[in-house]
Formats: sequence, structure tokens, C-alpha cells
Amino acid sequence: MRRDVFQAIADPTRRAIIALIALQALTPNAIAEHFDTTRQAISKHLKVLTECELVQPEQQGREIYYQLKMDKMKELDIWLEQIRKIWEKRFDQLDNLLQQLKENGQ
Amino acid sequence: MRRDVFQAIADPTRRAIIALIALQALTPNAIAEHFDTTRQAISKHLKVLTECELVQPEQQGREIYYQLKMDKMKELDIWLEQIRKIWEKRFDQLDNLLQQLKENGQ
DNA sequence: AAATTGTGAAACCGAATAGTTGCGTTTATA
DNA sequence: TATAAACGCAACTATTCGGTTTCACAATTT
Repeated sequence: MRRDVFQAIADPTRRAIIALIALQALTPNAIAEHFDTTRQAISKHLKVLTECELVQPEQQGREIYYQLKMDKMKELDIWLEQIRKIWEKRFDQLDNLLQQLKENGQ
Repeated sequence: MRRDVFQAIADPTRRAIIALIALQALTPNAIAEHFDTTRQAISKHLKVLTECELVQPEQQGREIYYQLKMDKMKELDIWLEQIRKIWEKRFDQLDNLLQQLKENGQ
């Protein structure tokens, strides 16, 4: 079962859940109230988010508060940065090529 | 059919394709050589990436070079930044609460 | 102790997805 | 002109995914 941050945020409902609990930890029922779906569906999304450690459940009596774990978001930053690095290298290569052409032209 | 950047980068093969063509535009065949799958499968991934405008095809004779379009990546940044904003607001609220408790205690 | 509340888990269903195979079209080459 | 190469598209398959329904269990409330 693939379970990573990329797959987790692919679903719009899960992104909305993340935005919701970013402000404050909430219970599945409280979260479900914000959506036009059943608690069980939300529960499944929370399971996915928990499994990829984007979210952390915290039992409090018979309620479970789900809170966001921001540190896992860094994986997105890291990947984006990696792509940007490669992207910049591309232009460096082009610069080098143009420089070479210029030098050979003289 | 859902077709956005989040869904596009959910697939590890597509992320690898993005990393590949970030350095230089490549043809489907050239890309497929880097993977343990058929050209048609890669072609499908390229279609997804093209449809959400992460990639741009450029016909050159009988070959089609696919190049990365970095600007669409900004949507990821925007979303991440949005979540971070909310996340920070959370601590502001906590600060306010602590401040209030302190003031009431006096 | 009994009823209620908050929850996860399992079974099931329809839709979406990744992959393969086969085919047709366009461009280049012998 | 015949052949090969590069490619997209359509049909098909197996798997995954999001959602619903039902059930079981533990913590509260009455």
C-alpha cells in the first residue's frame, strides 16, 4: 500500500481536512460536520493521513483529537526544491552553450 | 475527471518523469528508456501531465519533445504557504490565550 | 446497570487509475 | 515507393480508491 505525503494530499477532501485541523485539533465528528459526507468517510481519510504521519491522533476520554504534524510537509518542500535545482541547472547548461558559441564565434 | 497538480504528482513515476525532463526536454521513447515499463504507459503519464499543464509537448519532425512548465508548480507553493499561515495563526491564538490568562490572573 | 456517544474496522460497491496490447497516422529513410 | 520509426488513441484488465452500511467496542451519562 503506497502511503506517502504526495498521495495523501492528492485528494481534495484530505487537503481540506489538513487546512481545517491546521488551526486546531478536531475530532472526526467535528471534522465531518464541515463536509457533505459521512463520519466514516472522514475517518478513512484520517487513517490515510495518520498512516503517512501528516496527522497525529490524541485520545482524550472517548474522543480522539486529530492534530496536524507540519514536519512531514517538509517532504514536499524537499521535492520541490530538488526539481527547482535541476531546473536551474538546465539554464546553466544553456548559458554555458551560449558562452561556448560566443567564444567559438570570435 | 479530476486533473490538477496534486493528483499529477501523486504518482511516483510521474514525479520521476518530472525530475527527468526538468533538466532537458525529452521524447516519450527517451523517457521510457529510464523506466521498467512500456512507452505507452509513459505516454499516458505524459498525457496526464500535459492535461494539468505541468508539461508542454513540442512537435519536432516526427518526434515530440516534452518539456516541464515550472510555473504550474507554484500551485503547490501557494497551498503549502496557505497551510503554514493557518498553522502560525494557531500559535498566535495560543499566545493570546496565555496572555489573557496571565492578565486575568493579576 | 442500561442507554448513549464517539469511534475504528470490515464488507461491499462503483468509479478511477495504471498498465498492456493492438492499431492507425505521420514523418523519415532506404 | 516501400519500409521503418515515433507516436497517439482505443479497448481491455487488474488494482486501487472514495464512499456507504453495518457492526463492535470503549468511555460517558442517566
